[in-house]
Amino acid sequence: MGVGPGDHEGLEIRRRVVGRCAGGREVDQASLRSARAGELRASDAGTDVKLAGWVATRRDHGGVVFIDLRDASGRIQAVINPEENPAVGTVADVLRDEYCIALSGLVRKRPEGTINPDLPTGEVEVAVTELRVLSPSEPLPFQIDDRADVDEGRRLEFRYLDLRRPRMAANLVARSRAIAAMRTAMVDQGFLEVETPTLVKSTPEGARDVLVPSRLRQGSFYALPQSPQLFKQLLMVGGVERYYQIARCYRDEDFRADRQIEFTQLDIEGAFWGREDVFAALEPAVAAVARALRGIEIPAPFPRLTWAESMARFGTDKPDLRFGMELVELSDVFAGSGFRAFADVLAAGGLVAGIDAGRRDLSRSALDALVERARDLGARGLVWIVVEDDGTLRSPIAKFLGDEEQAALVSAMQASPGDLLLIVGDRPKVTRLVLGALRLDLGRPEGHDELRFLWVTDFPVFAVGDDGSLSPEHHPFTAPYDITEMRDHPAEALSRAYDLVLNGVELGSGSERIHDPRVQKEVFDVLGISDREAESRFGWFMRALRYGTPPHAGFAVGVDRLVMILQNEPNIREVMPFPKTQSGYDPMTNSPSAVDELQLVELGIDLRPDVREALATDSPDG
RNA sequence: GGGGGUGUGGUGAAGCCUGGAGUUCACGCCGGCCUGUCAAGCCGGAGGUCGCGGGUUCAAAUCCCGUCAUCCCCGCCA
Repeated sequence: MGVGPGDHEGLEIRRRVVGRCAGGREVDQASLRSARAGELRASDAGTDVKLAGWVATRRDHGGVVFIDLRDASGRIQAVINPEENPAVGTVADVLRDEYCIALSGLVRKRPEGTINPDLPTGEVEVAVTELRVLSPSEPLPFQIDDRADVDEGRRLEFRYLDLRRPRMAANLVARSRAIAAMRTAMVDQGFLEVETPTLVKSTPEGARDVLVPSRLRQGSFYALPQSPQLFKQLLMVGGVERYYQIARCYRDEDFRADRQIEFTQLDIEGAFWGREDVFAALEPAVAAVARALRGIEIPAPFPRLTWAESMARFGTDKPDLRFGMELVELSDVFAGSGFRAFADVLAAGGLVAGIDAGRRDLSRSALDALVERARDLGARGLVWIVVEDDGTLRSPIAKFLGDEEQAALVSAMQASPGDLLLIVGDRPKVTRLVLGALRLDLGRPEGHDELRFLWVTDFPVFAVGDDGSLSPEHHPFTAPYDITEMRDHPAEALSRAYDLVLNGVELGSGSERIHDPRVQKEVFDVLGISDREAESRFGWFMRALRYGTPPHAGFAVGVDRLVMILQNEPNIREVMPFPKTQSGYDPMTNSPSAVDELQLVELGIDLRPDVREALATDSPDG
């Protein structure tokens, strides 16, 4: 079978035959429709139209049948009168939900008193003169409806039906508009869209790589890119100057509401750039998406916070600015406290801080639950204090606090009568983490009606592990502010890295990059990566830096997360056409799945005996 | 890796705490009636190994243990 004009003709003939079988007469695919269902208005009354779509609902009154026809544009009521047109009535009898149908008819204004104000097309209806089933539907596994809260596994198994639901259809449209807005914004600024490979070298630095075995080089593996990071930097070396890409990225880590194994980023990079150039390029793109999806103007420039300030005031590097309840440092208040736990913490270099949760009127068990939550988050404990209406403090530790100390506390927290104060004393990292989480538990608004973007700047170069080990806070190609400082005080050194945060969600991150191979080597040194290891993993990249690399900077924005928030969805899967479950499973295709022995042989792969055995006995229930 | 929630006809829920006949509600499905509905209405009907396995008990959807799936959180995610 060759490819040529003959094959196209064959395809056409098959299509026509299928059409003839389905409708009992030849179906001319090109002229199935002369109008779109959701666009008909009173001004169209009197015109003959051809429509095609799906049966959304069928209301059979015996003497008159109503069919709500849905296509991608919306829905319209079609009216069938079996007495006037028995042939059409016969077809209408067999129609069921989600049959794919085509019809012809006359658009007319609805009779007095039957207008449906809830429908954009509610002033008109189509009097059907011809009706044809293009494709029947079996009874559905769930109803095509936004009202029912269908089990998500079921939705994913029949995702193609799920996508017919108005909410999902709207999310697909929103996603498409978001990406279109981004492309337009980038093109308008003179960016070049460049594709980078999806089969790349494995450089397991942060997340686990998704690996792809090579057939031609058995025993070797590609990785799917965690991001186009190094390739886009090479594009800067390559003189592209302004790069962008809607890039698919892969990270093999555990799933969360806002994390999938594969996801999409708006990836950008610019030569001769610093931070301000990045922000200036990105703000219009993000604002364009908000305009496209919400019809609102986001004030630019976005506000900024340094990482240190964000941690101190909100206990996190991705603060939700939509509400207050900021952390208050109480070290001065409790420096010589009668409450030994706090005094000891402070003496050991710890941090005591609190939040004012406002009037809560919580029961004792609810307060205990907060203490339990704090412990789950890693705190040794949590002190709650209720400011009574008479100004006295009710708390398990009230008796350890002197009058002066109590007054200083109320003053420092700016507490009002009735307020619930939550206080943690621990290592600074733990205190902030716990209070930051409690702040969200107690104050975070439902949904995302309000949008508060911000840049968080000046991240540390390295994150210090509990064992004192260093790892890159951003990634190892991020430029530090000061190389000497980085070498001498790596735990404190700041980098030219920044995050974009929206309503407490990290939308993306970027940085000014290292363009000097000597600096890059210094970073690897501090990280304890030997010359030999650096050469084998990143030698190809460091070599490129030696050929006149321009200073450059860039950023990547998580498209799924941005659309999720703008669409007010609780998780990323609602804005992905075909997502996977938390265990990386696709219930529709039953993927991942075992492969033929022959495929493995060709790849030079043999499964471990225990894995083989587990596969053989694997027969999951439910 | 750890903690928590959920699993009941095709769908969504109630029943579980406090064991006593697969019981109930809504939607869907099948059949019938019906000329203005729009989540149509009315009448009738079918449909379930209560995720799976084990235990306790005279008796388990219900209590206990294990396991699987799924969702949320912690860890993890440069």
